[in-house]
This record gives sequence, structure tokens and C-alpha cells, in this order.
Amino acid sequence: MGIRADYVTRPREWIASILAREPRFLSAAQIHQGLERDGARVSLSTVYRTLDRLQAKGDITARPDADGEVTYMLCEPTRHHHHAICRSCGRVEDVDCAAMEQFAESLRARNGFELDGHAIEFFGKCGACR
Amino acid sequence: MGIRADYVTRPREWIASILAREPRFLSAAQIHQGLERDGARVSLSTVYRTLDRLQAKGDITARPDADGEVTYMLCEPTRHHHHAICRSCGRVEDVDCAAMEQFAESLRARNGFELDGHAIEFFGKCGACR
DNA sequence: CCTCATTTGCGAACTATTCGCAAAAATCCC
DNA sequence: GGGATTTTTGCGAATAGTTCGCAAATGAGG
Repeated sequence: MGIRADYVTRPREWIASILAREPRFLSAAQIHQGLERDGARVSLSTVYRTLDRLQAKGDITARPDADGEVTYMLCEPTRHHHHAICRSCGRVEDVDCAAMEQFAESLRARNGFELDGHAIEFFGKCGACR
Repeated sequence: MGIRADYVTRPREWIASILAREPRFLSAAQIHQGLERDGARVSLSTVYRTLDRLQAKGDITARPDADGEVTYMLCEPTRHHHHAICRSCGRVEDVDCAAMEQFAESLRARNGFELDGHAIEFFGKCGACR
């Protein structure tokens, strides 16, 4: 009669494995296509539900792309960092940066703006695409 | 017989005036509601079309919010700057910042990442909301 | 294996956005 | 100003991404 949560299911494992091997932001539809290519048939609903779960757990980062379609990527929540996103292949590289933190703090002092967070993304071409 | 473009119409003036008086990102629906409150009846289609036009002209900045809904704000395209967004009232303040530019350049040198752009947003509480 | 809570798949529902087309409005020229 | 011409508008339908309800399938514990 107690609550038994967090079942380990195949759809969840498959979806996690897709995310684990792609260092870029993927839409729910792209993940669904990846599953089909692997021969794993999972409904789009389940993809969405699993992504919501992973986001609630803090395992993935969600980001609406320029058109407003939401995309997701595995992302360690423990270490604070920013992203460098390749305009050509979409690969995301982490940018761990203390200097940025300092800058944000100085802004608080200067503008009287009570800073409690920031979002930073760099765009360009990664090594492989140049 | 030549091309006559850029008509000045009431819907366009009304929409521009809504944007001009709100220092925050507004969705198409919010703009539409604002128009109705002013007694200006304009179709949602026209709101979307006008926003597309303004964006193409470079007069406004579009930004998908956390849920993927696209929001718009008047934004001088000439001066490069970043935003400080109040989590409480949504007010957007410009952050003009040369130091940020320098930082981005140094990143290029360090990571071999061919940088061609970046997006930076600071979140927190503005003076009025504290 | 047997039971029971959780999860899945399906299709329908919803929301934001776009599109086609006929009617209305703006511009130009006289 | 009046008329011809082009652009713009409004409407409703279409589309795309996402969510939801519910019956059937699956995972966990005994």
C-alpha cells in the first residue's frame, strides 16, 4: 500500500542512452526518431513524460530553440558552467568559468540589480567543423 | 506599376505603441490583449504578421520564454548590449558592457572555438521590486 | 507466479502559430 | 477629392508541438 516510485523501464533506459551519446540539444521529436532508428518503439507521449521526469530530477537541461521548440540535453547540475554551441553541427561544449561569476557579481554592485542567476550561451564553430 | 511597400496602418501603429510603452518581453497574445484593453480591435494574425515585420526590420528582439512561447520587445539594434530581467515584474534593463566582449574574445583564443556570437541574460530583481 | 502500483500507447484535446483568400484600407496619380 | 492599384487585414481552417485520459502492459515485491 506504500508508494513505490521510480520504476526502471526499457523506454526510460533507451531514452537516457540516446541523450547520453549526443553532446547536443535534441528535441522530443529528434529523440523519438533516434529511438526508431535503433529499433526501439516508444510513443512520443512517453518521450515527453520521460523528459519531464529527467528535468524534474535535474538530470537534463531544457532550452527552447530559436523557433520556440524545446530541446533537451544531459547536463551535470552540480558543476556550474556555460555552453559553447556549434552553429554547424550543434555540438555543445562546456565552458566552466570563474571569471564570468566575478563579472556577474560586479554587475550587482554597480547596477543595484539583485542578481540571482544568469544564462550565457556562446555560438560559433567547434574545432571539428572548422 | 512599381513596388509600393511599407504602408502605415493603424494596426501597425497600435502594436508599435504597445511595444513602446512596455519595457519587457511580451507574447503575441499579451500584445493582442493589450490592444483589446485599449479598445483597438486587431486580429491575432495581424499581430503575428506585424511582429514578423518588425523583427525583419531589426526593430524588435524575439526570445522564446522558458515554455517555448515566443516573446518580443523593442530593442535598439545599433548598440550592442545584454539584458537584466526582473524575475518579479519582467522589466528588462539594458546592460551595455565592453568587458563582456573582451571576455568572449579571450574565450576564442583559449578554446579554439570560432566565436561568432553570444547571448547573455541576467535574472534577478530590479530596483523597484526590491 | 501473483498482486498491485506505475508506466505505456493510443487517440483526442489543446495551444501557439501559419496560411489562403476575399474584403477593407492605404497610396499614388490625376 | 475620386479612382485605380497594391498592400494589408480578418476570418476560419490548417499545422505543429505538447498535454491528457484511460485501458492495457509492465516492473517490483512478496
